[in-house]
Amino acid sequence: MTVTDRRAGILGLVVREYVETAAPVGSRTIHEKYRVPASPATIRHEMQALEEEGLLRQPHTSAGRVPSDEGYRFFVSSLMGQVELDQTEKATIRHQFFQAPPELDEWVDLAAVLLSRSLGLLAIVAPPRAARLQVRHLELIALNDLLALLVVVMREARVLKQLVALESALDQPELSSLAQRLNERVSGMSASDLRGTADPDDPTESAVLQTLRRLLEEESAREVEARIEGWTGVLAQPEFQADYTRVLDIVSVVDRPGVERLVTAGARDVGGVSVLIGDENQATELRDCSVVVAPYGDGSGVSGFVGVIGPTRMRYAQGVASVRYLSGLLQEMMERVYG
Amino acid sequence: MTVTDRRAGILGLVVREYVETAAPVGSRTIHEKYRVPASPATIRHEMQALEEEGLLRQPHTSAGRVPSDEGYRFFVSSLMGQVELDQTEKATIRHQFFQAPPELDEWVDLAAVLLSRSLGLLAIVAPPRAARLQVRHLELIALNDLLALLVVVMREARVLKQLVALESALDQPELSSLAQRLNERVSGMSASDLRGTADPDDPTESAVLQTLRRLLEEESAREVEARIEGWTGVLAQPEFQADYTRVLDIVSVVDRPGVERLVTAGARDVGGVSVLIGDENQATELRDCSVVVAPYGDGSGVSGFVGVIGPTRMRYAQGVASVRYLSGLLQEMMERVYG
DNA sequence: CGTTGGCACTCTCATGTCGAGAGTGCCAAT
DNA sequence: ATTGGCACTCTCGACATGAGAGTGCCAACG
Repeated sequence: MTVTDRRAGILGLVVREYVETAAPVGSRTIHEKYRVPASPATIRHEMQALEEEGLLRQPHTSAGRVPSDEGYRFFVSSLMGQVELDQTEKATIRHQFFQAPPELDEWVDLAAVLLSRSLGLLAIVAPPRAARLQVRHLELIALNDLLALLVVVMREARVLKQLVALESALDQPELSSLAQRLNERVSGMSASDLRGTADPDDPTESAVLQTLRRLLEEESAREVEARIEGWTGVLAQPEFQADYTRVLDIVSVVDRPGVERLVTAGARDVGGVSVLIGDENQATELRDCSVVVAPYGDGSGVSGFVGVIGPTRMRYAQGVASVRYLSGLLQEMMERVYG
Repeated sequence: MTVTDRRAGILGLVVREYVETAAPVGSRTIHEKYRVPASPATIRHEMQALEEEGLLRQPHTSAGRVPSDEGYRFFVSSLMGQVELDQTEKATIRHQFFQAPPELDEWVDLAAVLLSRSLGLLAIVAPPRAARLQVRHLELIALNDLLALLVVVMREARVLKQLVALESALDQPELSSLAQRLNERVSGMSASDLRGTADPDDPTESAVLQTLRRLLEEESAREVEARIEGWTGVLAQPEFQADYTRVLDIVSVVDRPGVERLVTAGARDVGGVSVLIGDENQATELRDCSVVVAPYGDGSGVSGFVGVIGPTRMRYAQGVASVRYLSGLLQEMMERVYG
C-alpha cells in the first residue's frame, strides 16, 4: 500500500475542503464539488487507503474524513509546493512598509497586523535582538540636581535609557563633557568590555559606567518582547467555539513570556520557513495548533522572527507564503536602513 | 416600597455570594450560610421587593436571584463603603515597585501584572501622555554617510528617535556641534513653536528641524499604547465558557486601538476611581462587563490611567481598592523621579 | 484488476419525554 | 410582619427516537 498520485490528489482536496469548511469531508463532496473522475465508491476506497496510511482520520465511524497531523505534514512537504504571494499583493504590502515611519518597531507592528489580517490567525513578530550588545553612543541629560538620564544608542540604532543617581550635583555642560569623554572610551564596547574601565578617582564617572554596564546586562537578559496581534481573528475560528479548553490553552501559552522558544525549537525547514504541525510543537498546549515561522536578521547575529499560530486546520500555503515574504521584507528594510 | 436596611443587607449578601459562586442565589443559602435572623420565606419576601426595585433579577422563574446592573450599582455606591487594601498588601506591592528599574514603562508593566494577578481580571494600564510635548534635549548620531539618528529627550524624560536623511555627508563631530547649536534653540519648545525656526541657508539644519517637528506631531497624534495583561485570568471566568460570543465581544473591543475611550468616557467617580457597570459602558460589546478605572498623572496635564475589565460579576471592593492604590502609587513614583 | 452501483450498517445530531431537584410564590396561621 | 406548608415552575441530565450523512462491503462489469 502506498501513496499513489490519485491518492495524493484526493488528500490535497480533502485538506483544501476541510480547511475551508471546518467540517469532515465525505466522498460525495470530493466527487461532485471537485469533479474527480471517479465514483464516490472509488474515492471511498482511496480514502480508506489514506486512512490506513495515517494521513486521514475519521472523527467517528460514518463521518467524513479529516486530515491527521501527518496528513497536513504530507500536504505541506509534498503537495503544496513552493508558494509565493502574487505580485499585486506583494506590491501592496511593500507599499505600506515604505509609507510607514522608518522605524524597526513600526515595521514589526505592521508585519504583525498584515499577517493576522490576511490569514485570520494569531501573528507573532519579534524584533531582532543583537547577540552582542554594542554601544555606539551615549549621552547624559540633567533631570534635576542629583538625577541624570543616561541615553545609550546601540550599534543597531536601538535606544536604551536609564536613570543615573549622581554622586555630586552637575549641570548640563558638565554632564555633556563627561559624556563626550566617555564616548571616546566606550564606543563599540559591550557589557563584558566595560569591566574595570572606570576611573576610581571619579565617582560620577564610575556611577555612570556601572549603570551602563547594568543596563546592558539587564537588556541582554531580558525576554524579547514579541508583538502579538490578531486575537479577534483566531478566536473566531470554529475550533475554539466547540472546545473552550483550547482557548484557555492557546491563551495561556501565548500570554506568558517566552513565546519565542515555542516557535523556534524543533522546526523543520521549508525554504527558510518552518512549519510545526500539531504534535510537532514542543508545548503540549499547542498540540492542536500549528505554527508557521521564519527567522530574519542582518546575518551578523541579529535575528528576530515572524510567525503565525492557529488551529492545525489552517491555510498552510498562504501562511508559508506570507511569512516568507514578510520575513524577507523585514530583513530587506533593516539592511536598507541599518546595514 | 423602599430599600430598608435589611433589604440592603440581603442585597449585599446576594452580591457577595453570587460573585463568589457564579450561581444564582436562593433564599435558603442566604438563611443558612449567612445566618440571617429571618426564615427563608421572609428572605424571599425581601428578595421579591428587591426584584420589584430592579436590584435583583431571576434568570428564570424558580431559579435563585442574581444582582442586576442596578443592584451592583447600589452595592458599589451605597454598600461597600470606602475600601482600602490592607497594610501588608500595600507594603508588598510598594516593595516590588522599588525593586523594579526606575523606568515608567517598567512600572506600567508591573502595575498591569499585579492588578490582573490579584483580581483575575483584564488589566489595562496606560502610561501618562503629556498634553503638550516639550523638547528637553536632542542629539544626532551618525549611522552612515547620509543617514543620522535623531534622538530626542522630552521634558518628562521620555525618549523618541527618528532617522534623518542628511543633505550632505557629515561626520559625528559635525553632527554633535549641529546638535549642540540646535539644543540652545529648541530646548523647551513644542511642535508648534518649531514653525519657521529653520535657517533656510542650512539644508541639513532644516532637514533635522523638519524631522523633529514631524516626529513631535506624529507622536502627539499617536494612540496611547496601553499595556494589557491577564487574558488567561479573565477568560477562565465561568461567564465566558457558557457564552462564547462574550469572548469575541471583549476580545474585539480590547484588541483594537482606542481602548482608552471606552474606559475614560462617562465614568462616575468613587473617590478618584470610576466604576462603569454593564450598560453604563459606552461600547455595546461591554454591556455584560464592568470597568474600574482611575486616572493618574503629575497634575500638569500629563495623565494616564489604570483600570480593569471583567464580567459584571466581579469583586468590586477589591477592584476599586487595588486600582486606587496602584494609580496613587504610579503617580507617586512618577513625581519622585520626574517631578 | 480497478471501478462502480447498491445496500445494510453505524454514528451523530436534533428533538422529545421524563423524573429529580431546586427554588419560588402564595396562603393561612401566628 | 413573620413563618411553615405546599403546590407550582423551571432547569438539567438521562434516555429514547428518527432523520440524515457517510461509510464498508459485495457482487457485477469493463
